[in-house]
Amino acid sequence: MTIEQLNASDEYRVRIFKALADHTRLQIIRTLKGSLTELNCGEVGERCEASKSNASYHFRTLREAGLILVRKEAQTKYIQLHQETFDTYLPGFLDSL
Amino acid sequence: MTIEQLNASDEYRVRIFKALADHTRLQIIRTLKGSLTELNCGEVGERCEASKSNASYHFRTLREAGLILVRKEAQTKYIQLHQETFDTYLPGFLDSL
DNA sequence: TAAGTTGTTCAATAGTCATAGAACTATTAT
DNA sequence: ATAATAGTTCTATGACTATTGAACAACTTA
Repeated sequence: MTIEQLNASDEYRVRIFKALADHTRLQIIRTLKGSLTELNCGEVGERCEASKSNASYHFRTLREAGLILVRKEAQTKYIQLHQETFDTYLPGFLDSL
Repeated sequence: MTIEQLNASDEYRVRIFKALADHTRLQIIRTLKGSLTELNCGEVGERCEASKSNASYHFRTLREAGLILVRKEAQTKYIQLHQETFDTYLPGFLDSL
């Protein structure tokens, strides 16, 4: 099933809400939202007090829900919020966070 | 912990998102949103194709997340969306559903 | 090339969630 | 009283989730 097909269905909504239904992932989102500079996985994980593998697990969950975007540069991966998904499925949510 | 204290914290957000992260519960919300007349538990459960005990389980989850309100009349319980919670934590969500 | 950095994947584990059916409570109607 | 109706709670079960540490892969630098 493509992302386009998922978008139209409850399954995608469920995936988004599952991704948001976790304290660590909310912290990750809050960290990304609040940072003035671009952050990599390690920096975000550290600020959220998650172990390396645990942080990676949460990044995958967020990425598969379309909530973050990842840019790779050498061995480092930089993360940012996928604003469009929030705008479409959760208008106003980021502001309330 | 009171609802007032929960409101201020991530824990309440997590509870809300967990409550929304299920297909049956999204259907319940959609059913309540779309109905012109007041519906009771049995009617909602039937329209969402959930067994009696399963529907009751989902109603509890939604109620504990503050997403529905229940009014008892004789042996029947009527359910409605708790609009205020949606307005506060999920502005625009019901419209997008 | 060897060592260091950054991040992912695997395997194991403990905890939570969704589901069904049976038993139960509360209320109404005969 | 008895039976019928509307929901809830209990028990068991299978599936999924979050977490950790170890092993791995990719890239950089000494």
